[in-house]
Amino acid sequence: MDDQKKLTRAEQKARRPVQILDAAFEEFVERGYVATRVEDIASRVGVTKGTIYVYFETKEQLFEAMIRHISAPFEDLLSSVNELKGTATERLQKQIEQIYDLIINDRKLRELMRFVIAEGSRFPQIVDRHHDAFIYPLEQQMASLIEDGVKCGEFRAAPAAFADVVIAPAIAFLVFKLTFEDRRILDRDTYLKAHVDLILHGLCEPAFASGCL
Amino acid sequence: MDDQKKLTRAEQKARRPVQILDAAFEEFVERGYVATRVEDIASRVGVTKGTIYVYFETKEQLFEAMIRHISAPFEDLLSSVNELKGTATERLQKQIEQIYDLIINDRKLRELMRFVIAEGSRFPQIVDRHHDAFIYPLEQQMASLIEDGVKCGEFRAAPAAFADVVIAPAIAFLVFKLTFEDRRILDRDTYLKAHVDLILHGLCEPAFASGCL
Amino acid sequence: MDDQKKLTRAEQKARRPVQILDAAFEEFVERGYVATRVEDIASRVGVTKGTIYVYFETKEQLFEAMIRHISAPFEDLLSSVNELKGTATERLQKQIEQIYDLIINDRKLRELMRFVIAEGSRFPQIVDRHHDAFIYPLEQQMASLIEDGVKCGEFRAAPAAFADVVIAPAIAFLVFKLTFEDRRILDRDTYLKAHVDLILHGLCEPAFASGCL
Amino acid sequence: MDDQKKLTRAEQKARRPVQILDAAFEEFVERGYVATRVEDIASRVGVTKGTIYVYFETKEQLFEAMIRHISAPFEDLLSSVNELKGTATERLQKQIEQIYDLIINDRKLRELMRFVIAEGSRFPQIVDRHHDAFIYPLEQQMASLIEDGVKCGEFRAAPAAFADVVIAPAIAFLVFKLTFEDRRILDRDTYLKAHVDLILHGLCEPAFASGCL
DNA sequence: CATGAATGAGAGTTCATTCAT
DNA sequence: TATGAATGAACTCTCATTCAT
Repeated sequence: MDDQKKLTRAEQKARRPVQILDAAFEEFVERGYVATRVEDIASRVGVTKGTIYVYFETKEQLFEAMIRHISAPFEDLLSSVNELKGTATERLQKQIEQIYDLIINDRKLRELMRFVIAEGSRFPQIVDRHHDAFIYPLEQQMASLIEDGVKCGEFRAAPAAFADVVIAPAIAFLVFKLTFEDRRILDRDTYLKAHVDLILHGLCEPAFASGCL
Repeated sequence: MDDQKKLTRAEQKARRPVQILDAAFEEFVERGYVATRVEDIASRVGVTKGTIYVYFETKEQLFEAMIRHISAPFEDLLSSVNELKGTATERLQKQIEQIYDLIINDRKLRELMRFVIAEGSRFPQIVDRHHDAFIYPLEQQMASLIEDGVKCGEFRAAPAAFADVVIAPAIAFLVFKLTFEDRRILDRDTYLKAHVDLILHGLCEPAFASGCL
Repeated sequence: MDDQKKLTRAEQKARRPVQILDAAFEEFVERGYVATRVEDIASRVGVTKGTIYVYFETKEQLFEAMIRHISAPFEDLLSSVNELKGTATERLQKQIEQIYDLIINDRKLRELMRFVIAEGSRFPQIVDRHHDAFIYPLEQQMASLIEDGVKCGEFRAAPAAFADVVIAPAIAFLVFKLTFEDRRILDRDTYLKAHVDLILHGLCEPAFASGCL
Repeated sequence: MDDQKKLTRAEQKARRPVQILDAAFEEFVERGYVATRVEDIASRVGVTKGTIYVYFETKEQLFEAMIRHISAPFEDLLSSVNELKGTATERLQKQIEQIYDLIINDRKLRELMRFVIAEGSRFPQIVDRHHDAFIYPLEQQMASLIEDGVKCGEFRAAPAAFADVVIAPAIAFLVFKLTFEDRRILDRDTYLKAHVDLILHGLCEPAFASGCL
C-alpha cells in the first residue's frame, strides 16, 4: 500500500506504457480490436481516455504496440532449446513437451495466435511477424532435430515437410485450447503422450522400433 | 416472356435471404463481425439497408443465420465417409485425402473456423455448433477407423487420444492456410504425403511395417 | 401550418440541403468555421447531427457547399449592370449606387467577404472564387465604364488602376460595415454622396468640370 | 563570461512574455484563434505548454494580450504625422504615401485588421480598440488636413464624410493585400499614384486645377 | 416488399487547463 | 520558473435501427 504511494511521478510515468499495454491486451482479447473501446483500456489502468493518447497516438498504434509487447518474450524463448542433451529421440520428446508447456502456461502466446487469425487482415504485419518469430523458428528447430536423428541412424530418412507435420498436433492443440477453452476439456498429458507416441513410431527406423520406444 | 420475367422476379424474392446470407458471409469474412456494416452487405446484394431488416431482425441474428447457412453443408458431408472400401490403411489414407480436399476447396469451411476463433466469445453457440457438427464427427470417424484397423490387426493398439492427434495435422494445415493464405505457400501434396507417411508409420504394427506401407 | 404538414417526404428531402446550407451560413457567420458545431447547425434546421451527414460528407464539405450556395446569386447579379443608359457620368453614378445597395441589402455578400478574409487560408479556393466571381467582374465593369467616359470626352484620360481606386471606397464601406456593424454608424447616403462627389470631380475633364457636376 | 551567460538567462526570462506574444501572433495568424493550440505557441518559443500558463491565465487572455502587444506601436506612429510641412496638397500626398508604406511594411498592422474582422465577434474589445486607436485617428488627421486645404483655398469645400472616402482606397488596398496576398499582385506605386491622382483632382478647387496638379 | 431519411447512442480523438514535482 | 502527465469536456463522424411512403 505504501508501495503505491511511494511511486514518484517519474516512476509512474515509466510504468504507464506497460500498464496500458497490459490492459490493452486484456481488453483486446476480450472483445477484439474493433469492439474494444479505448476508454475501457483506460479504466482498467485507472486513468482516463485522454491519458492513453499521451502515450499512443491512435488505437491502431496501441494495438500494434501491444502485439509487439506480448511477442517480445517469445523471441528469446525459442532459442534456448538448442541446449538439450541426449539422444535425438530424447531431445525430440523433450522439445515437444516444452512446446506443450509453453502453450498451456502462456496465455499471451495463445491469444497472440487468435489476434493473428482474427485481425490478420487488418494488421498484416503481425501475421508476418508471427511467422518469422514463432512458426518459422519452431519449424527450423524441429527440422534440424530430425536431421540429427536421421544422421545418427535413430530416425528414418524423412521428407522436409516432416518437421511441419511433427509439430502440427501441438499447433492444433493450441487452436483447440484457444477455441474451446473451458468448454471442452483437453488433457495435456493424454494428448501429449499420444502425440509423442505417434511421431516416435512414425519416425523411428523400423529396425529400431522395438528398441527405441 | 412476361411470364418468365415475373417468375424470375418472384424467384428473385425467394432467393433474397440466400443472397443476403452469401453477401453477409463475404463482408463478415472481410472485416469481421463488428466492423462490417449492414449497408455494405446490402449494397453487395444490390438492395438498400432497410431491405436487410425485412429479412433479419438484427445484425446479430443475420450473423448467426449466416453461420448456420454456411455450416449446413458440412453436416451431411461428413456422413458420406462411412462408405469407403478397402483395408483400414487404405480407408484411412483416403479419408485424410478427403479432408485435405475439403480444406483446400471449401473456403466457407475455412472461414467458419476463423469465425469460431475470432467471434467465439461474442457468439458462443457457434463454437458449440462447430464442435458438434464438425470436430466431434471427425474425431468419431477417425476413432472408429482406427479401431477397425486395430481389430483387423493392421494397426497397433492405440490410446483414445490417437484419433485427435492423427487428424491434428489437417487442422493445423487449415489454420495455416487461414492465417497465411497467399503469404506463405503450403503445398497440399507435399504436406499431405508427409502427414500420411507419418501416421501410417506411426500406427502400423511394426510387424506389418514393411508390408503395409 | 397546414403547409408544413403537407410536405411529403420527397419535398422535405428536396428542401433539406438548402435548409442545411442556410442554417450553416448563420452558424458559421456567428462563430467561424472551427468553432461552429455541426450539431448547432442541425438543431437550427430542427434535425439531429446524423442528418447533416446524410447530406454532406464532412463539416469541411458542408462549409464549401455553403460558400458556393451563397456565392451563386452574385454571379448573374453583376452581369445586369451593362444595361444602364445615359451619359458615362450618369451610368457611373448609377452603378456606384447599385453597389452600395448591394452591400447594404445583401448580408450574404458581406459575410462572404468575412469568410474570404477569415477562412481564406483554410479554404484557398474560396479566395480565388471570390476574386473571379466578384472582384474581377466589378473591376472590369468599372474599367469599361471609365473607358467609355474617356472615349466620349466626359472623363479625362486615366491610368488603368483608376478602376480599382474608384470602387475602393465601396469595398472599404463593405469592410467597415462588416467590422463595426452596429457599433459605428455609417450612413449610406452621406458616404455614397461623398464617394460619388469625389470620383466625379476626380474623373471629369477640368474643362467639363462646371458642366458635368 | 559567466556573468554574461547569467545576465542573458535573466534577460531571457524577462523576454519570455514578449517571446510568447510574438509566437502567439504567428500562430494565431496562421490558424485563427480557435484552431491555434497553446502547445504550438509553446513549441514555437521552445518551452512547454505549462510555461505559457505561468505568464498568461488563459488562451483568451493570451490572445487579448497579443492584440494589445501588436497594437501598441500604432498608437504613437500616427501622432508623428502632424509634423509634415508644405502645402496642404503636398502634405496630403505625403500622408497617403506614408499610409501605404505602413500597410506594405507592417505585417502586424495588416494581420490586426484580419483579427478584427475574423475574431471581432468573439473579442468585441479589439474592434473598439482598433477603431479608437487606428481608424479614428486616421480619419481625424485626414479631416484636419482637408480642412487646412479648404481654409487656405487649395481644396474646395467638402462634406465631412470626405475624409473617410479619401482614405478608403488605402483601406481597400490593405484588405486586398490581406486577402489575396501573393495570389494577385497589387503594385503599390501604380495603385498609390492612381489614388493620389484621383483624390487631388477630386479635391482641388477647379480654379486651381491646372495649377495645383 | 423495398426504400432511404432520420435518429441517437456512442466511438476515437483533441486540447485547454491543472498541479505535483 | 518550468515541466509534462493527467484530466474531462467537447467535437466530428459512424452506424444499427426505425418507419413513413
